[in-house]
Amino acid sequence: MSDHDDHEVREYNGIRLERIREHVWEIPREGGMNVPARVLASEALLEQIGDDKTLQQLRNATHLPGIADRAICMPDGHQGYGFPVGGVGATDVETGCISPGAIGYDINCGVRMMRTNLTYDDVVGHEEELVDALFANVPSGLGGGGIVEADRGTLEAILNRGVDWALEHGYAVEDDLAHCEDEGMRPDADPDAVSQKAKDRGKNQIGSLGSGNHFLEVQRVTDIFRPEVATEFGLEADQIVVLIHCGSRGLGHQICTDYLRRIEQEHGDLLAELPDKELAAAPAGSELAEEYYGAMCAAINFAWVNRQLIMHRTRRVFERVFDREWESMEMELLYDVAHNIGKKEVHEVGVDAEGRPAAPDDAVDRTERELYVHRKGATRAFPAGRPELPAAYRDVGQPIIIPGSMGAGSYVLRGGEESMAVSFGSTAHGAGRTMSRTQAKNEYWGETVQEELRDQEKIYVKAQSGATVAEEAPGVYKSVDEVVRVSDELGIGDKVARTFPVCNIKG
DNA sequence: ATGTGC
Repeated sequence: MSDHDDHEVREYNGIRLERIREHVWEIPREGGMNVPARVLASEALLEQIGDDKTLQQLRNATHLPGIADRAICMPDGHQGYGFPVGGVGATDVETGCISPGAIGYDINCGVRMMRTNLTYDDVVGHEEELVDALFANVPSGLGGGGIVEADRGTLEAILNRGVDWALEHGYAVEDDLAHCEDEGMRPDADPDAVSQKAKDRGKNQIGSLGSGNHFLEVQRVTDIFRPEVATEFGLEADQIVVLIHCGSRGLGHQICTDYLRRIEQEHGDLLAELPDKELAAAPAGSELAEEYYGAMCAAINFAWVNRQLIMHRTRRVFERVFDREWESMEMELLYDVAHNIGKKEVHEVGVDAEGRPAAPDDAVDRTERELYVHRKGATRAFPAGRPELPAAYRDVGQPIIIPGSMGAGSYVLRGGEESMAVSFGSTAHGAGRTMSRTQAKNEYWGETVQEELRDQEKIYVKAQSGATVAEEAPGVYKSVDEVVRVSDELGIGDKVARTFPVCNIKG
């Protein structure tokens, strides 16, 4: 491709980046940085990333104790609370730390895709009926309750066992568990570490989309890029699929709030050393780090049950609208991926003479270490062969689902061979916003957006609030095509298929 | 993202 020497350095808000190779930009280590940072982006995407506080937050993340190799920003990165959305940072579980802000308020926000054997022709003419039925049956918006109301014991079981609870109670089939990241259950969950306030907020939100960028979308497959992988994933052109994007609602949000406050109270010493209070972290090995990890894992399980119940309800809605059993429509889960998560994983990293993570310049060896991998607005992208992958995908690489805006459609990718070396086995998670919600509401009017999508694109959108439609207008997002192109060209997540929206319901 | 707020 084009290599221009005079384009090798960029500077945004006083932060200098050096171009390492195509789509890889490095902030060299200096001052209090423990490691360098890298941005994975095309020139066009880097321009947008340089706009706000993203690079500052990425550089701040390199100050986290025990951070390994480098902090990384994905092509869809933008500023978040303390740490970029689209950021990945891996810290040593013995000598490092865990940072709630580097995981996100919406713990296990994520996406699942369900296949069907319907084609677009089967749905044309039924869009309004379908979108109305979905909207009437899948709870969305800020209030409104969920699909099940949990008593104390039920919530405890959900937090402990995730989708395994849903299986026991008829909301899932065995096959659903086999097609979910971690089989829909994080074993390290500790419900006792979840405050009563968090539990109270979550108990009537199980099976609800929430608001903001969360949605349920019926889509059609428009493009297949790797036919042999698409076949393994059960995808083909013209097929109807369903995408569900939501997280852990008030429960995860409250856990993040609770632990940020406790870190401030109990670990002010570490906090004082960090460049931003929002990056607050609990030292590895502390009681608080263990409690937060246990609570966070419980929220992970909660979010998986949330998406499972919504999928279960969606199957029922399709049964009524198309007057067939869901099994005969082959409404099977393709995969469920988390994109706001912290997880203990083993990776090969640079280490010093004592075997502790060290910057590439100081490392005397590379060895396997157990790390807290913080993925905030980033998706796990493990390639073929990783033992964490379910049997169905172990030989082909994990499916990765990257939702675009409600006017753009989404992508299915496959975990790329380079992801372990480049990004701790991670890739992007979406298109990334280009403007604030407030700005979006000034630029767009919800009803107009809906009419244009229907009349020009045959996309049927139904929402609780017109303001939400304006905030999520297609024009407020970066190009998902460009984000995915970078992932594909870096070899961290390979393009498999593209979809286009048919019906969309949201808060 | 979020019963959108110290």
